[in-house]
Amino acid sequence: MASIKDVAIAAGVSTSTVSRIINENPAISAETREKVLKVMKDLDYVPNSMARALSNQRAFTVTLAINAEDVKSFNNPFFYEVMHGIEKVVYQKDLCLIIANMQTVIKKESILTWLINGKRTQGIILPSSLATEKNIKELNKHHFPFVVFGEPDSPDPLNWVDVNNRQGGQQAVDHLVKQGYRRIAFISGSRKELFNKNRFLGYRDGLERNGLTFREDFAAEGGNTKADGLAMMGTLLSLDDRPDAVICTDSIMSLGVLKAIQKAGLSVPHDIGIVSFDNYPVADLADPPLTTVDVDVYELGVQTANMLFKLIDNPLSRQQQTLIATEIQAKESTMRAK
Amino acid sequence: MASIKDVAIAAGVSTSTVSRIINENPAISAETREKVLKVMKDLDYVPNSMARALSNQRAFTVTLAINAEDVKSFNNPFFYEVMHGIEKVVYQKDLCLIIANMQTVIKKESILTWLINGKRTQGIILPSSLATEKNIKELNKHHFPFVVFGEPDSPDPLNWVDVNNRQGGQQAVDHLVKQGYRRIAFISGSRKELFNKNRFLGYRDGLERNGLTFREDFAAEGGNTKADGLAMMGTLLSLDDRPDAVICTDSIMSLGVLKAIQKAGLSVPHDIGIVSFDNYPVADLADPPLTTVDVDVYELGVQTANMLFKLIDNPLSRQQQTLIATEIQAKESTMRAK
DNA sequence: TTGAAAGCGCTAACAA
DNA sequence: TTGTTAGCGCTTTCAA
Repeated sequence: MASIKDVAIAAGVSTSTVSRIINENPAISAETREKVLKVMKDLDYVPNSMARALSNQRAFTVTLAINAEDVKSFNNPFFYEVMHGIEKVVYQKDLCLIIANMQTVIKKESILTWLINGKRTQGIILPSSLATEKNIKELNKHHFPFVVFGEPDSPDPLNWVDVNNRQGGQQAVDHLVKQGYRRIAFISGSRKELFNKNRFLGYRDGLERNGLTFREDFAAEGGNTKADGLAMMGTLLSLDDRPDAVICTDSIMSLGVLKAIQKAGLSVPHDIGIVSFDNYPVADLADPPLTTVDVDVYELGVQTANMLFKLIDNPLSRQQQTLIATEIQAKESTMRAK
Repeated sequence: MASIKDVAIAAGVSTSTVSRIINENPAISAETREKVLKVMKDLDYVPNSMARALSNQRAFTVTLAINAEDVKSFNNPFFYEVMHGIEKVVYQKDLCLIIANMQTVIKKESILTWLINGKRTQGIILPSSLATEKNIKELNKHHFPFVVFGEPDSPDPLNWVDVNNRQGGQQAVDHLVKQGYRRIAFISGSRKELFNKNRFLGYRDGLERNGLTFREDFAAEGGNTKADGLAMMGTLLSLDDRPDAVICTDSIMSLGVLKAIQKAGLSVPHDIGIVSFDNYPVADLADPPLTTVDVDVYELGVQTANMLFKLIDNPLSRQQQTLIATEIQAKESTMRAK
């Protein structure tokens, strides 16, 4: 395995010259560069990342924090799409991406301490579920660069990127109105969760914008299973003046919603329209396929990683937030013959 | 940020003594150890991983290779469960887990070369889809430790861990027979895929073991979408002597199978029983919920990582293969009133 | 435009 | 049981 010294000797130059070429230092004559590059290729030389890291005092890695126990985040297909986006950007910059489970404890220390103090990584990306006061405090204590994906529910201003859930809620209403629905209900998980709250706010924005009146009893909240969706929709259907459309913030719950409607002998989309959030994994598989508010989660990852690198390059830059646009994917569940 | 030198000075010992304590070298008196450990704690000392890596000539990381473009593997919930298992073991050993997309090219080199020659990682875990001749060749060229998860379709003997798909196929038949089904069909993706082939072989084993005769026309092959399942089951239903049960190797296809049966006015599980492979993401959400051949994918990750560490510790050890048992999760789709 | 040499923080062979 | 010292392979300052 060739080292920088071998290259230097073989090329008849000093190691500093080789180093400058590795680092694309412009103060090198074209001919020297050519000569050395050729030797590097001949010797199959690749700089030793450990030595580089030590000398540079940076590990050339960034870390994606996960909470492996948390089914809602880790065991979620979106998560991996985000990871894919992050990974793309990280390797473009010639760094490695480390995955670290925040549950892990190493030698009685939090993995955060271990990574930061051990100089294993230059920056950290956290899902909002991990943007806890404790973690934030620890990161700030070390003035360590980090970015959150998903809007964090934190009193401190943070750097984060999220999809525009509020816009998504509004688009859902707009779409339904355009399809001729007027009595639009809303089913979500707990609105204490920020993304549910934002989707809800967007729903209300949408109603207002379309001259429709918001009704408390049309906005159901809580739950995340198919059974929950079934029950919640059941309640809505039992109203005297039942809704003619429903927006559901969870694709799994949506299946329950759909079932409740069909069980009641009503037809989707004719009697009732459904818009679900989050296309994957099941909206397409439902019968009929569900119209969704879809989201570019890959882009979420890309932008998160970019924000982190900006922060690493310029630690004093201002706090930043980015929202990524959502988009309606119209399918059968709202294709009402007008 | 305290270094080993700071600790040494503060404790009135040499750096080698501190180093020995870090590395739990037994040749240190108890009192010295106590003294130094206390100083380490006081100074908040954590060994610099980059320096350690350089000095030890190992990066203290292992890599999980992914193919981010390959929806079938990367964008698959199982994958992340496997990752979780791997991650657990890796951090127990105080190493980091790197994620590397094999699609990535860095400075015109394959990421494999970049990782290996750059000494960024000590070992690699590959999904079987990435155990290509090219990758294997490159890894072997460097005598680099690697383990595959999922049985690879490779002429070379490799170290791998997989779930016991063949056993799963057999269990599916056993279960159906126990529920009183006799005319058992089999629907899978292409049997050129090893896992489908193994499930198929298990199916045949199961038939034989239960004294049933294998019929070509009961074994459909190819496809992976809901629509494929619908079509393939349609064909089976049109047979004069249609099956009274079906094993489907893909949970998404299973939804199509279910739909075909219901469309034909037949009932599940009364007229026809269904066993699907792979519980997540949809088998539970189907109506009725599907009996599945379920698999401990977390364990798959754990065992894969363990195998890798064995290999790293002992590079000359024999090739090894491990199969993890499968298990029937009985649900409504096979609960036939006998 | 290039080279000599010190240093990044740790480990380990050797000596005591 | 502990200390001295020479690296590990790279970067970078300073001098030429």
